[in-house]
Parts: sequence; C-alpha cells; structure tokens
Amino acid sequence: MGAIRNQIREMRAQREITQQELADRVGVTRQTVIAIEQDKYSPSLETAFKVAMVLGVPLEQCFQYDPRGKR
Amino acid sequence: MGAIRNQIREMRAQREITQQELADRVGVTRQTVIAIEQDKYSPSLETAFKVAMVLGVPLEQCFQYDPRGKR
DNA sequence: CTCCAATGTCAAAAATATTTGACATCAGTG
DNA sequence: CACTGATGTCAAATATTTTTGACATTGGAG
Repeated sequence: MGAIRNQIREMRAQREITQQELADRVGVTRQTVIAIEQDKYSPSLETAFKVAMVLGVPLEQCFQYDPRGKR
Repeated sequence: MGAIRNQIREMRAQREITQQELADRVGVTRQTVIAIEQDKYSPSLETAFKVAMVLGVPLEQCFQYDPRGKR
C-alpha cells in the first residue's frame, strides 16, 4: 500500500549513484530499488534501514509516513 | 532476518498498553505484535511506522538497526 | 480454588515483498 | 548509424511477513 513516500531517487541523483549500484550496496536487486523508488510497495524495515545507511542519512530522512496519503 | 532491535515491549509496558490493544490500534494482529517484539522477523516499513506512531515516538526510537547483530 | 486477562507457541493459509530473466526505450558517444 | 549504459516494464517463481485459529501457561482477583 502506498502511504509511504521516499526521496531515494533524488538522493541517488545527488550522489550520482546508479540504481544498480545502490542495489548492490544495499544487497538487493535493481528491481527492488525500482519498486521502492516508484512506491510500488513498502519495503521491509531492514531494507529501508540499509538503504538509508548506504545513502548516509537517518531512515526518516529518506522515508516518510503520511497516514492520509495515497501517493 | 534479525539485525533489528526494538523497545516495543518496554514502551508498551510504560504506557500500560496490552499487546492486543497495540495490535488493534496499529491495525495488525496480536501475533504480529508478538513476532515483532520477539524479533522473529523484520516488519514492513509501514507496520513499523504505524507502531511508532501509536507509541508516539519517532520510528528510530523504537527500532534500531545494527548491521552486526544476529540476536 | 476458580476464573479471567495477558502472554506465548505452533502450524497452515493468505498476502506481500523480493528475485530472476527477458525485453523496450532513450540519451549520449564514437 | 551502431553501440552502450541507465531506466523501465512484465510476468512468474521464491521468500518473507501477516493472518487465522486452536490451545498452553502464568499471575492476580474474587
């Protein structure tokens, strides 16, 4: 469901990291990165933590929960 | 798998909330609460956000990621 | 002691996330 | 133009999370 937003794409751009690179560093597939960037579903907490860690920011800086949002 | 810790049980105790109550307010099953409290698996980001919200704290205050932890 | 609420366990089914693989598009480069 | 890297899409298989339901244990209250 889509009540979570994220700034991964933007952050990735700023850092000039490719989807593939991020995926590799996080330890998931490029498909997963794509799905997350496009809010296709909400990732596991562990994956989210890893992404934030690779991007070097606290989790809440790349993922936000808005109860009242579809997308 | 289990690289994530949480203080849900403690926070629940402080607030004198029951597993069932937390589950209801979060919108999941008691089983899910139990599983999370016991680190049986890492919940979805959405569930984690809701739990934090119900407990009235930022996500990172009830869930911590420690890359080097089995549990 | 009896009863009840809260917690825990087990296992199977259902739902959701993640992987794998194949292929399409688009922009830039030689 | 031909080629390549980055992104996107689709679908099926696999893995993980969540639900459902049934039952055990413990501690407190009446």
